[in-house]
Amino acid sequence: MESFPILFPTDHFSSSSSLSSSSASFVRYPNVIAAHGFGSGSLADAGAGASKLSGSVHGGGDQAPTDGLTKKKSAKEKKARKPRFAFQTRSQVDVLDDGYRWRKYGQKAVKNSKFARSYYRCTHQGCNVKKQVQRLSRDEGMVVTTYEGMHTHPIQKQTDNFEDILNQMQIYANF
DNA sequence: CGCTTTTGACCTGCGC
DNA sequence: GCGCAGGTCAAAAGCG
Repeated sequence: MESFPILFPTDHFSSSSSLSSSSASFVRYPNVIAAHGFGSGSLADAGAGASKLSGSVHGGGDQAPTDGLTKKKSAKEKKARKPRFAFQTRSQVDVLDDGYRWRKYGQKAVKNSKFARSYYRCTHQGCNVKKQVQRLSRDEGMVVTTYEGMHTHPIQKQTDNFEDILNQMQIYANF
């Protein structure tokens, strides 16, 4: 709760349509086309083709030992609704280097898109920030990055100016 | 040698 | 109650 990597006031929530033609709230950053900030958790829809988004935050890592596997993990994640932020950027690369260290832990094909969504996780110990990157099907040049959680450690890498952008975002997120 | 990526399997939640 | 979609983990391979 000390350092907010990214946060910005929700401009206007648009449904999963006409996202690419929305007016950019951040004129300072031509790269950022649109951004959606939702901290309540109940808000669904990440913006991209997926019109349905399960808001449940289940641990997931609990494999049911049906055949005698002694892998029990009764860790029922408390319903701590983590803040999530999704913003669209125009980039040729899926992964935007924001200065943090990410490790890809999964990849799933999106039904509405012929591209796959990549799931990344912050490798920092104790930092359970997750990030998912999805590419719009209609605009392959558009990348939707959704952040979940907030970093509790400083940036490990100094990027050209992305750090500055993030820093600015923190200022905007001061609420 | 260590870390990251990759792919398949599996679980959970929701809809019908 | 079953099926679908989404999300996560685990093991192995590749690369620096």
